[in-house]
Amino acid sequence: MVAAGGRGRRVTIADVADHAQVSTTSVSKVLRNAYGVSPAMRLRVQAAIDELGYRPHNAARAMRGRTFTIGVLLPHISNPFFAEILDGLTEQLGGTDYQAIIIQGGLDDASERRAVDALVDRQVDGILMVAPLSSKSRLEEVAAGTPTVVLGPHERSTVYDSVNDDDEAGTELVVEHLIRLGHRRVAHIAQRDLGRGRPATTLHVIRERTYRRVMTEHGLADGIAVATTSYTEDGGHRGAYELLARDPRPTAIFAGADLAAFGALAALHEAGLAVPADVSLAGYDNTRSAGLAHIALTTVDQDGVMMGRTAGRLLLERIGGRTSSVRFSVTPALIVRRTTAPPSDSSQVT
Amino acid sequence: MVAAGGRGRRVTIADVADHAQVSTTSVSKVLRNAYGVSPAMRLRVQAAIDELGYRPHNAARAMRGRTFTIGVLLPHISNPFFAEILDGLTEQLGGTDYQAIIIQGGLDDASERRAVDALVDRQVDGILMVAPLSSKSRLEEVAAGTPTVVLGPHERSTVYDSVNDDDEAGTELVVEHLIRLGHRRVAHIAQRDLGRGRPATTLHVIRERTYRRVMTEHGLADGIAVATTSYTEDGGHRGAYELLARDPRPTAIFAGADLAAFGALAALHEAGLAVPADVSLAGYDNTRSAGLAHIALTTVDQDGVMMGRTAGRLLLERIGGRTSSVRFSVTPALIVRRTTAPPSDSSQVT
DNA sequence: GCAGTCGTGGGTAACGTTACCCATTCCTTG
DNA sequence: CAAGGAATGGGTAACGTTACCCACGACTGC
Repeated sequence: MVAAGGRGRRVTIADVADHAQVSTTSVSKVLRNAYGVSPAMRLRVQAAIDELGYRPHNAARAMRGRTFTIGVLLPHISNPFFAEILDGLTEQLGGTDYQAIIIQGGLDDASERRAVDALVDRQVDGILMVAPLSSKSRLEEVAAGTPTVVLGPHERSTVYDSVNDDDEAGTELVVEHLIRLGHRRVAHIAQRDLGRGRPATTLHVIRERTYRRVMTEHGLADGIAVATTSYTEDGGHRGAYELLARDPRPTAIFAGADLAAFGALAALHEAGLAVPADVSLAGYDNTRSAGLAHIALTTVDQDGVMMGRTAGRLLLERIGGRTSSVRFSVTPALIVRRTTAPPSDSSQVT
Repeated sequence: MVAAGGRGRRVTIADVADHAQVSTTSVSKVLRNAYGVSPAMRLRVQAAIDELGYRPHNAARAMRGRTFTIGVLLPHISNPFFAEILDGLTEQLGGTDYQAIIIQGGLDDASERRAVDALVDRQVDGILMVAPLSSKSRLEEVAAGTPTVVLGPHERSTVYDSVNDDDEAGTELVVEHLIRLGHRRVAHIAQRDLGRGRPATTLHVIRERTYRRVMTEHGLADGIAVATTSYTEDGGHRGAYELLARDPRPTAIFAGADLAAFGALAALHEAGLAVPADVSLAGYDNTRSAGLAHIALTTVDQDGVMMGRTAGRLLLERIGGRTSSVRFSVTPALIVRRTTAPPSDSSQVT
């Protein structure tokens, strides 16, 4: 096998055809294993391919059809939960000819739009949009042109598939856990809604709404306190400060994401408050860090690997021709660790 | 502006030419702002482009030359330090027509090779390889075909540019800090060398070597203890357990990366040891989490944003035609927080 | 034994863009 | 005033692959 050096002209399908003494059409057929090629032909062409070290030219393929590329839109790569999703996706794509490429969507609508356009321009065969900010109509516009799976938002659409965690169930689990421990003032750190035209379908909106509902259902409407920042370390930090300044101070905080919980943990520490003795804290996502002994965060597990795997499968199915729309939901589980406990007497100033 | 719907034929340069009553050549010239187009022509074509909502077809461009795509190879997206590098790169690329796409290289040589091949197959205009596992000859092979910047390894090459932290200086800072505090048994958590044919140039090898050198220079060769796992939370966790089992037990641990330090922190906590009272702990990278109050990790800052920005600039220069090779090195700084302190008497069993 | 069918291989026109030319007009300069 | 050059616009042949045809031989079934 000849190494495909950088300088020389690249090996094309025509070179392979010459070398194998067949037509380019036949080589192409072997490549896509299309109908109408004998085993002998297949072997012959395969040998020529190996000998010449031929690699298909992606751009040329793209002009005619497939690129064998899956585009993944991520708001930002720093969220460790996304890494799990990606691991699942990669696992599912292994063994196929498809390759995942990642693009960062950023923090606002406009830059997300640019990122998705970049994916579309590059003719990816499928798009996985993770926790997108875009409006439903925008998502459907994208999905009309490219097979699309949306991970996160709870909207059901007829043109794309959805994968999500049952955020309502997860939020119920964690809020009820805190209430059952005896907390009556359970605060919440939410994320500001940056998307446009998305009334109540993003996961952070659902988490906040469910939090309010559960509190109300338990007769604790008075204990509701929400700091709206963002699902980041910094957001959690600011949110906790905001909540601690309230009077009376909450005895428990439910952060909408682990990352925010970490920031809140830092803020509580700075404020000289012990967790869980003074304030209980819970997150959402069960990221790897949450399980570490020195953090031991109570949180909600939502199996990101499984979500990524499923998203990959659905995408391949759609590329394969499925047009019906699928919705897949993961059932979350509460993971109780050491950041939640019954409220102490001192904090129980009712 | 007409939305470029998914189903209909896409708007091509020919449509624009028709609409503006000019030739496709002229449209192409405007697009690439090439020489030989009058201001009037430019305006006229620009108007047609806007009116039709034309977007260049990337694959078609790729067949003739540029793709305006920068490929970024990341071992794994979960490392928060990579996020900083990417932020720097994105910042540098903003305003240009270039788009960064990310691809995960994974944990071994073979899968990294596959990822880079995928980038090359997709005709990216430039490649940024972050902390690659590949051998130098492999890197040069890639660089021969595509403008390349390598971030991490300290190898100097004539065919690609290098960006790195001065890992020797950084390691000296942190190890000497621990020694100055009075520690004599300073252990180290290193990363297993997975690459092939890379004698002593990956950053983890340099950190370990420098650690050994500094210890020896201070007459503390007997205090050297290295656990070779990986720069991950899990690796740090396992590494710390391994080190704590030694007799005599180290009084300080220098983890080669913050992520590993977090894992070590958990292990120390599980073992019932206080930080820094029983054991001091230091990391490397100054990731965002390291600064949070409840962690307050002593670590080495290496300005990932600046590294990413520089890598982007060098890549653009190379794409622009520079052939000389550049090496850029960031000077690290020690950030002392609350995980390091003089050894306590109880642990000072010499 | 003949029409119809199946299996196999190849010819060729796109796909959308750009780089290399050439043609025309107008302006400069000796 | 003629010759040369600058400025501007356009024609056209690639780039590498695939999808749609068609051609040819061999086999089937009546």
